[in-house]
Amino acid sequence: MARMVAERSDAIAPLAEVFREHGYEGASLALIGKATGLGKGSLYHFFPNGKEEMVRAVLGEIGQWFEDAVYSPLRNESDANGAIGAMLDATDQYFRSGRRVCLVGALAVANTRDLFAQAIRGYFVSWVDALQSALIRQGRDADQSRILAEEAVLAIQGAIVLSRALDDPAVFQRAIDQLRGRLVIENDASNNRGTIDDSSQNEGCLV
Amino acid sequence: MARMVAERSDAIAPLAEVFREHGYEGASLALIGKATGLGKGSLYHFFPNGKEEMVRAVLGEIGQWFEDAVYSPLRNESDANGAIGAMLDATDQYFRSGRRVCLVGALAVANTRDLFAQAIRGYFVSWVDALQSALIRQGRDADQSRILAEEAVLAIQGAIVLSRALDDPAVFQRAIDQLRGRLVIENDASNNRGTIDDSSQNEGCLV
DNA sequence: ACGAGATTGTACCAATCGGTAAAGTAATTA
DNA sequence: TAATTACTTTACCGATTGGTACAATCTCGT
Repeated sequence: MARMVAERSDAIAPLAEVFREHGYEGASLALIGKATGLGKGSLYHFFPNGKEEMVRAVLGEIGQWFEDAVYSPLRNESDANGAIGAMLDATDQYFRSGRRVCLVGALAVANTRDLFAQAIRGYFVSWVDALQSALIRQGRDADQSRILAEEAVLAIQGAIVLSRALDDPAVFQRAIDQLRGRLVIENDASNNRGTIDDSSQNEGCLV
Repeated sequence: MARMVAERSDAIAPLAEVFREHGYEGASLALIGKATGLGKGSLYHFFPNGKEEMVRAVLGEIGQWFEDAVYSPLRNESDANGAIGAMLDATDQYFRSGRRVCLVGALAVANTRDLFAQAIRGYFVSWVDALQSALIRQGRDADQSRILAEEAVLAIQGAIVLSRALDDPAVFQRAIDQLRGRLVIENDASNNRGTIDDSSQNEGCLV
């Protein structure tokens, strides 16, 4: 029998996947055990508060990844235009062109929203705020930037829903392309793809 | 004790509500019984195939309502501009400015998608097709109309997600306003609100 | 008023749910 | 090496799950 010792952090990525695919209530401890390779004992050793604590851990990890890979560049990068392009690239990769569901969005729509309201709100507020900051640094009006940032974040969520409903990743990619046209300011010398973070060419974030 | 005889059609609206609020798996027979006021016996008398048949009945009713109230005017109304404005009004009312979840979208995101794939696909394909038809009749290019229709339907779904995530109906209403600006062609003599179907001023569709 | 069919309440089922308890095994530290 | 901690296995719990069976009740055409 393969008996190995695991640590908490190894469980986060499989947990994220199983919650994305089955939702909070749909992800039973049996499914969670299968996805993580951990028995109930180990699961409750790492997450004494059960499923709720597992989701909170996953949300924390997701928030951290977006903070580092998306929000922070949008807020701090000197090349705001490039940061926005990089955001769109990262979004397309992270959500696998709509094949991967947004856990935060899914939780917001389900009746579990109230349980994780703070984390859900924080995720989207940070995204809109960071994008608005970059749009303003592009030279746009503050109010217009707010509206545009909200529209963009909302369009990404809608693109996930519609591309899954139609089972067609092209829907998601068209939505990203449209956003690129509306958010990125044309520049003859650039192809409008992210030039900042080429290290994000890896196969995609696990969490 | 109040003992009354019900009929199948009376159960559809409460069923729609309970599935919207709890999802397919989250809506237990206990919750369904409470919402409809029907016992298991009655429920399985009207819907012999259980929850799956209940959801199919609800999806059928929803599809019919949208066909009559939204798609058909978009496709057939001579005043395409007015029909689009009416669509936005109906959308805001139907989804209660984002306070009400879209059951079809929620099913598309959950792992129940495959079970209802055909109905889900039909709902969104009809919507995009009908809206494209109206946009073309406004005098727009066919390809551009396709893209724009897709963007609009997708934005509505995203607006539901984001306004629920932020618990702020104003997000949904701003999204509808933005769509009005992009879809409705300005006309000095009109305020760009739907002028066709003023009978839809009722408190909102039940299903 | 009566019979037929439609509707309902109740008891019941195996399976699964989230979660607990505790004894056992591995890794770490002293 | 001994003791301590970290992790895992297994068995178990009451509650709830979706679904079935069936007898009792109601509605309605005659």
